[in-house]
Amino acid sequence: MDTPSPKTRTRIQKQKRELILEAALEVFSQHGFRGSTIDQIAEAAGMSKPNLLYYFRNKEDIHHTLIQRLLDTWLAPLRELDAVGDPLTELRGYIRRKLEMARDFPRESRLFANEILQGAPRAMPMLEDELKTLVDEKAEVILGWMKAGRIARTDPRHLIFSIWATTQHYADFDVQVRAVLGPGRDGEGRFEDAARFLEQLFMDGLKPKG
Amino acid sequence: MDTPSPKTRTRIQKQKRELILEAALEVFSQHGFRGSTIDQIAEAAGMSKPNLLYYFRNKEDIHHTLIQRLLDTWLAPLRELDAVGDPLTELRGYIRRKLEMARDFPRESRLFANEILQGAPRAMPMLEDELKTLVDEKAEVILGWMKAGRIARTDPRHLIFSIWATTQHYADFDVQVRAVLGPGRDGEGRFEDAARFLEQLFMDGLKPKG
DNA sequence: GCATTTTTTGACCGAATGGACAAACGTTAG
DNA sequence: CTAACGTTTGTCCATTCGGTCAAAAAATGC
Repeated sequence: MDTPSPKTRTRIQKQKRELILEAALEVFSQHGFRGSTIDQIAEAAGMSKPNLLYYFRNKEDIHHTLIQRLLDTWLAPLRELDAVGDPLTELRGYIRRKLEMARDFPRESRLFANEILQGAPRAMPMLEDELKTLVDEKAEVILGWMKAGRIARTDPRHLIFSIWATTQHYADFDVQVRAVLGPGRDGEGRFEDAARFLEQLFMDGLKPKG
Repeated sequence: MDTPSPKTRTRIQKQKRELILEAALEVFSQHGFRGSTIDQIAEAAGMSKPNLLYYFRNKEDIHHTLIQRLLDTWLAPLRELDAVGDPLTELRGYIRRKLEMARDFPRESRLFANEILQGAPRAMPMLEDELKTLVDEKAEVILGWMKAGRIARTDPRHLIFSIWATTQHYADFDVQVRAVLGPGRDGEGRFEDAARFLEQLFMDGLKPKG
């Protein structure tokens, strides 16, 4: 039989697909698309390669499904940015949520980073649709705050970039961060240091207090 | 004959090795280590695979040579950070130099990003030696400025991370940046926007002016 | 219990890939 | 011219990898 279409999927099929996606996330995020093999994913999922290929048409299908699923999770923190709330509180909250995601979902972060680094061969349409739309919308919100004089006037889109960059850095460049900071103060301690630093950076910058 | 050792290398050998490294930078930065083939590199260098393997022992040898060479270039902007200069001017200068590197050497940036993302399997020793040493030294300089009350008190190492993250983002996540910003205002214009934004962020943060 | 459908597996295939090698080619010094 | 050395290439090989297939095994419906 062919790979079951979404409509006809039984509970067992859904479970197995989840199992495979979880294994694939582990493998893809560590080795990238080209560096990962179906065998590796199958082994991580505790099944044979042909069995895995019974649930997904091919390697690309797995990757595509993963990326598509994760985009929603990934953009959730930005979606929560509320035009009605207090601007500085909203932005602080956004930064913290993004940093929490880098801490709690580093594999997802690396999966995306890998995909973008390679020129987003498989994710480009999503970037141009969902991502761009959301950023446009939220940039407008931020611009409104700026025009109202409630936060400093600057480029809203570059502000969003800088929040992405600084927070995801702790997931994507984890080994470098660890190499530089050394063994002490890992995990939760590092997270709190980063959170404190980023809050200060985005709120007040580096100029000394008058 | 064996691959010539560094001592016995003729000018022609040096030239060919440079040619290969340039081609390898192009290929590795686009597809990562595992995603690149010796044939691709050989073709980009305008020679046959066996000929390329006459100048480098194997694929790993090329990659390792590349990374080792590039680390110096990559760290140069931080090396220039001068303890004697004016703190805010020095940091502004560092940010601008890093941003210029992201603009002028995006392939180098992506090569490193790829390596770190995969857990730095080939670069780890360099991170723990040269990189850590330099960061430790410069963190001490920055800490001195903070203690003297010349810039705001915060974590110097996380400050360095945030400068790396925000500047390299424009090289590593270029396609995403482009997808979000759309076609208008590319190249030099984008660079100036980013430079202006980052200067403001790092100097003053987001709080509105009194 | 039996027939039908779904799931799993072992064996297999073709293409791609990293690398080896010996033979051919080019260059240069005597 | 020729011997020696450096360079280049065609050919070949073993392995890996993505993917197929038919048949076995397990589950499901009657």
